[in-house]
Amino acid sequence: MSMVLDARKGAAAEADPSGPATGEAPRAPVSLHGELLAALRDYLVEGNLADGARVPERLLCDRFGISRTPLREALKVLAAEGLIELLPNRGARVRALSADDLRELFDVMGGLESLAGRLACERVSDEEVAEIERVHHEMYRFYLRRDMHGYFQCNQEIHHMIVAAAGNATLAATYASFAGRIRRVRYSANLATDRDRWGEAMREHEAILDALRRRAGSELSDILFMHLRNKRKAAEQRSVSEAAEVESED
Amino acid sequence: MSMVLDARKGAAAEADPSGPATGEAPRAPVSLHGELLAALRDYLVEGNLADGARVPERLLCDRFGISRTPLREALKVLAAEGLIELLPNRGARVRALSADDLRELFDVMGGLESLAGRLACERVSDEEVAEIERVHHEMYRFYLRRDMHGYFQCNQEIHHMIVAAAGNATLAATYASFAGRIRRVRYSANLATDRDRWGEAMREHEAILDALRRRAGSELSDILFMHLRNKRKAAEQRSVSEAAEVESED
DNA sequence: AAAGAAAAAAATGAATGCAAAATGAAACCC
DNA sequence: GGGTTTCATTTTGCATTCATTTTTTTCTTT
Repeated sequence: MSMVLDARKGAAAEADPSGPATGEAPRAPVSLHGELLAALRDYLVEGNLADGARVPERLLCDRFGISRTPLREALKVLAAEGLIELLPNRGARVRALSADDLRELFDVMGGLESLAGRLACERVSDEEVAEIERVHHEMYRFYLRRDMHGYFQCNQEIHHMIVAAAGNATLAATYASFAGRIRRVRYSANLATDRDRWGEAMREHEAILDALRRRAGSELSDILFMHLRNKRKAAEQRSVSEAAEVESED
Repeated sequence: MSMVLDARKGAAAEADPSGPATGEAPRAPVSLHGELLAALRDYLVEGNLADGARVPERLLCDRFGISRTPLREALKVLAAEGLIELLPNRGARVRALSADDLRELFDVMGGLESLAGRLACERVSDEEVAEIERVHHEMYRFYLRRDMHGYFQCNQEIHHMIVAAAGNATLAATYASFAGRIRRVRYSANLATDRDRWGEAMREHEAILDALRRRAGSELSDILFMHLRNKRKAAEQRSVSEAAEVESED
């Protein structure tokens, strides 16, 4: 991807946005000066700026080789998305998520996954279920091998597949938006330190798959919400023991 | 309405960031030149522009007494919110919601209310339940009197109270955003023409209150989702019989 | 006279410029 | 010497300007 931003003039273009589009854009902005928005979002999500730090307009303009106008447009959008906050006349700051914010975000994510599960049961095909099962078993093998990284990947993929199976683009976009917002806080290794939680999570995933197979929407809805709720609790517990740990694994 | 936006000079001072409370703006971006965003959003939600119509920049600039820069910033945000869409080099258009979009939006709203109900059961106080009951009974009286307007008001209020009782500002903001997006389509009188649906909705509300009283989160979650799903079905059925009816009631 | 091509007009996207506000620093006062 | 005030620098917010692109109008050609 050429990453636009070639801008007429000198265009820095070093923007190395080789970004792995894991599915972030909450709403692929058609093609706005779209690259910029996506690039800036990645830049923030990847944690290049510290929590609460000012967002340096001038610097970013140089970084992306554009003028302030399009940059500020993007900042307004990111503020609406909740990644940054705009102070009256004091510019933009990276939004630091409080413990309460985290709690809220986890619950909303839980609600969205819960909804996704319910909808998925209404329309998921046997083939899709089979595909999810496949990844589930792959994940189980990673679990047996105690391979956190592989497990995490599969885990993410399963949740993503359930959302996709819901067949609701609006939901998918909303989900992606919140996922990006949470991703800034790399709690990630939520169960690395907690073997019990890992086993529990695995059992919950068994239940998820079971409910999906039976197309038990309401039940799956409950399980998914509780699954996220438990994840939240584990993360909370971990956050008290370790103040803040930065993990670069993906 | 004078529409603030007294422009350059004097401006400011109206910021009033004091009250995020009620939570209407999907995400009152602090106080951007906030008025503009809110004003523009209202302008669109109120249907001043036809579906699919171009959003006339110049005209709106005059209308609000500002230059194109802040207007375009607001447009970008509204596009991210899903109210308008930005075409490559052809400007902004009012986003026309297809039947599928409506279906999706209703389901997401259902999911959010469902989540709100679940969370509300975890923390709602007896006083709050009593308050909701009060409005519920008021609504019932409107129902008996066949007063659509009063009923609708109470209905909205109850749903809003449940979302508020969830005690999750992120959820409330998201909910408000989607509510605004749907409001453009004033299906509103979803049950005016359907007496049976009205009675059914009333019964569903009885069940909602019952579940809430018992703090039966999972159950309330199901009921609320189905309540919205039935609302959707009623709206769909109505939309086929009547192509498009504009109602100005609130 | 209709269809297509060329030119004019308007609008979009982005850069630059300018006034007001904020931040930081030096001078001043107690 | 500590605290406050004033002044310079930086930054923010918006208006204006400019280069393209789109859209409309007009003119040519068969």
